[in-house]
Amino acid sequence: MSKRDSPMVAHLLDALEEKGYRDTAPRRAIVQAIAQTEKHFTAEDLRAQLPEVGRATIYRSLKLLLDAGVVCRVLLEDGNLHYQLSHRGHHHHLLCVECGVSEDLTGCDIEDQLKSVAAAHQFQVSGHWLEIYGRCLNCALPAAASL
Amino acid sequence: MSKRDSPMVAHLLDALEEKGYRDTAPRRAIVQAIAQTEKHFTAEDLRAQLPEVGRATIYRSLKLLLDAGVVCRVLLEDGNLHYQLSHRGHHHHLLCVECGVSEDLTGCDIEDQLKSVAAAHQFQVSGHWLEIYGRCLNCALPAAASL
DNA sequence: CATTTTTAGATACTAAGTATCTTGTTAATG
DNA sequence: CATTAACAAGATACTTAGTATCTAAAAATG
Repeated sequence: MSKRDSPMVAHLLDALEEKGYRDTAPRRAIVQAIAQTEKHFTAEDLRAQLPEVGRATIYRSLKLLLDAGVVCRVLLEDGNLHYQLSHRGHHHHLLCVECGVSEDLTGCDIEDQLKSVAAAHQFQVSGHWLEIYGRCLNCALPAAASL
Repeated sequence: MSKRDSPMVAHLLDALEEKGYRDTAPRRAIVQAIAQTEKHFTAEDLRAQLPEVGRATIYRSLKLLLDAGVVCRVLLEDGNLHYQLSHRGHHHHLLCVECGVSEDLTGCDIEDQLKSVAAAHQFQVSGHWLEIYGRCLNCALPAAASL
């Protein structure tokens, strides 16, 4: 409870502040909960962890954090959208279907390729969404070993 | 009403039959409505068009059509999932944010590239989801002309 | 310290989808 | 062709994710 704010918590609160949003107790609680998970989560997951915070507040805060760019949405293989800490700007995810951990993909040449493919179709690209599903090293190894 | 079944309608019903599902009046109505749209749609869009068909039947039939592979889901830029006629197996969409029409992308080398990118991260790819947003030729032209 | 702005929480509502149950239809089979 | 078993439809209730609205409580500010 009285644990000192982690750098991540401070970073998230700073991002809110930069957008003109106040640092309040419920937001701090939400941000602390988020900072503790590396995996993706849903608004309801947060709610279960923070029964003292109102439902609307959780949804509102998630929207603020999305808006501030410090949280992003991940599309799961089944079509469900979850939330996740966002470390960088635009990026893609290598999402492990086993453990839920995701690795960011940046600086790859996918963007360029999209542009050329789309150009061939005379299509003017304004954005895209890419998720890659599979198994991370940790989850792939035990599966291979047990064969 | 008494319009003869289009080839598309026949194709969709065939796909259901192949999976062992019957050709019934409600399913025929749903399939006819779907065959008439090239754009993506929601279950509620169908419901508005087919007030005589029960809600559950619409959702159930959509699931059957997805299962049969003749309808697919498209992720909109805002995170909403819509449905759409699926012409081929696995493919991606160039989705026009203006008119909603989508063009299929097949036979491109994105898959290969994903594999090599993932391999570099020691990630074992099992699937992916890619949507590309922008303007189709028809919608891009007027915008450019009015500059 | 009064006033304005922001935020919180409660609550109701919408949208998308699932689950369950009863009834109706269809198809298979004796 | 009548019976029965399988399948499908529709109603309804419930779940999940999210939005909208309203009132009250906090903060910031003059």
